[in-house]
Amino acid sequence: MPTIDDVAVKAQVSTATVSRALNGKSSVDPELAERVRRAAAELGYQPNGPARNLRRKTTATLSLIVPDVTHPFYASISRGFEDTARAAGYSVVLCNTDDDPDKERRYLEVARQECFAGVVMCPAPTATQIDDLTGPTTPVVTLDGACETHDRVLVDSRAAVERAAVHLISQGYQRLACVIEPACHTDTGRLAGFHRAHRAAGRADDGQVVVCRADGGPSDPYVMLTALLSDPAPPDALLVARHELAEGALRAIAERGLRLGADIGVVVFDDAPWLSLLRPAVSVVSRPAYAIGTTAARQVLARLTAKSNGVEDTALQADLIVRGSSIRVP
Amino acid sequence: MPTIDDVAVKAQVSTATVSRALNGKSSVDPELAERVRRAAAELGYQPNGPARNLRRKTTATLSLIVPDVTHPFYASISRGFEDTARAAGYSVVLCNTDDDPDKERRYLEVARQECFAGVVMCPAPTATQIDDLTGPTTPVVTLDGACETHDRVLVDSRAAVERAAVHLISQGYQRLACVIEPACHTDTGRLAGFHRAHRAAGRADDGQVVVCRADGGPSDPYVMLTALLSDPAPPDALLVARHELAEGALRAIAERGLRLGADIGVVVFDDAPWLSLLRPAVSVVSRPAYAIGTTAARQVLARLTAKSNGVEDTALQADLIVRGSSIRVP
DNA sequence: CTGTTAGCGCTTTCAA
DNA sequence: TTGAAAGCGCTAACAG
Repeated sequence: MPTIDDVAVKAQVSTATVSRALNGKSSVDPELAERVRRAAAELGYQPNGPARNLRRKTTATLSLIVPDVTHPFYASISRGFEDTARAAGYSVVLCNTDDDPDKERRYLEVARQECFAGVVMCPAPTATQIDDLTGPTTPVVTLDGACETHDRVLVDSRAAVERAAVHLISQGYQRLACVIEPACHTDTGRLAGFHRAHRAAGRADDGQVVVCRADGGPSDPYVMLTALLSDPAPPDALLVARHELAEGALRAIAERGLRLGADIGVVVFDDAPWLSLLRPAVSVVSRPAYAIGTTAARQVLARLTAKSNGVEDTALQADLIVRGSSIRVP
Repeated sequence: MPTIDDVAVKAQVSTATVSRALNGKSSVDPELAERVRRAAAELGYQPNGPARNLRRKTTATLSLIVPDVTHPFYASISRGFEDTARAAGYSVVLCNTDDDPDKERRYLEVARQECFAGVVMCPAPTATQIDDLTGPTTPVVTLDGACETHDRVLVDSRAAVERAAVHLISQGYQRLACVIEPACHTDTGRLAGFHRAHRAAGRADDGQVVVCRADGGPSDPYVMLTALLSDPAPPDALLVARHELAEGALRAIAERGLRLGADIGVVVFDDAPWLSLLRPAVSVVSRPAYAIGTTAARQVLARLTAKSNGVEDTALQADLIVRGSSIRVP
């Protein structure tokens, strides 16, 4: 492995000049620069990352902390994030928390120890003292989080839920149920949209609220939905406002032999290719996952150069995509 | 940020002792060790990663290079990989290549510059000179690759395809088609299993082979499958031996109004929760994606400690899961 | 078992 | 514009 010294000797300049020429920071005599580049190429010189990182006190690495990359929503976010981070010359370290505050803490600790340039995270429901773990220097942006102290990228899912509920009501469905996880603060926002739609329609604000937990525990979504649908007066429309619950809900509906649209109106979070393979196809609230990733990446990167003051939020819109499952055919 | 020197001063020992006590490498007097730990805790000392990495000439980072993490198959692999890497104290850098040899090259270059401890990759179809980019010291394990020069983790999908074809034949389907991407070497193995099943059944070895490209280009799977199904003598069973093609194939079938199982027998790669939501549910060849990830991680990690000689392969089995789509009901 | 010391390879003042 | 030189913080010989 040739070092910068080898290059310096070969190009007959000082190491400082090599560094400058190769990084293009300060101006270097074109002729010298060329000599340096040639020497580097001939030696097959590659800068040593750790040495550079030590000296610069930072790295070209970003940490992306999500609950679980096997969820398509987070997979798309990571993809968007990696694409734009990489385009800017940054590597991304992937971290799956399973919403476990301990794992989250450890990931943040690693980010600090390794001097990562920034971190983007979906905070676990339990609040963590982020700054204690990263230092106030490291930019942190949160995704869909309750965090008041850091930049956020968020989706206006409240508005999207409202539109979905309005749509369901306009289709003539009578008893809507909203399936969420109330411990999660974003879900309370969605619930607000749900209620607002009822009020706007002049309906009693009594839309049923189904509380599910997504951990497969005692209140497994499939089990709870099955129970709900067995009710003497079951809902005739479901707004599944949580992507983790969509599949279990559809499974419960399928196993009871209910026909989407005709027997029960359904809208779920989020879109996926297979949802349009079901017959009828499933209506969705689609959040722009990839764009969330790219936006978050741009936001941390921006903090790296321009230290603006105050917290900055970016809100993205979700789309309501109406397909057969929420069209009421007699 | 306190450094190791601060700790040394506070604990009234040398920096070497601090390093030893905190890393547990060499034995240290228990009393001193305790003093060091306390001093470190009181100061909130965190070791500086880049400095350590520079000194050790390696990092606790692994690179995972896959085509696209938004494919559930690769998402599960990454998850398994991250889980076991993290448990061993390693971070993982995620890299999406889109099977682009250039991106692959760049990722390998970063791995070398940053002194990553190892890399696990799904090599792009085009062969890359891996060692030139990583140095012969860095362990590399390939996934599902043609690579003869490095450790491999692979799935015996040939056997699985054979079983699937046998199953389809035993159900009485007459004209099987195997949908693959022939430029990919693993697919030729699968094709061999397909042909073997025909021979074993005493059938003419003339199973149709459908050639698809997964890039959405002129031979988009959906388009090709639609064409195939419009044939005057179309196949009555499809073995979609490539996960990227499964959704397009099912879409083509659905849009032609064919009934799974009854009109056309179908088995696809790989399993996903939604495949059992379709009616009838879809039969699959299921590869153990998560286990592939964990196995690959263990393999690189093993290379890090014990430099065995020669290339080592680990083969995992795929399961045939029969559901309604390959049951021939009249 | 402990301390002293020499760097790892790079960037960046500081002078020239 | 260039070079000399001082470290970044840590680990690993090497001596004691």
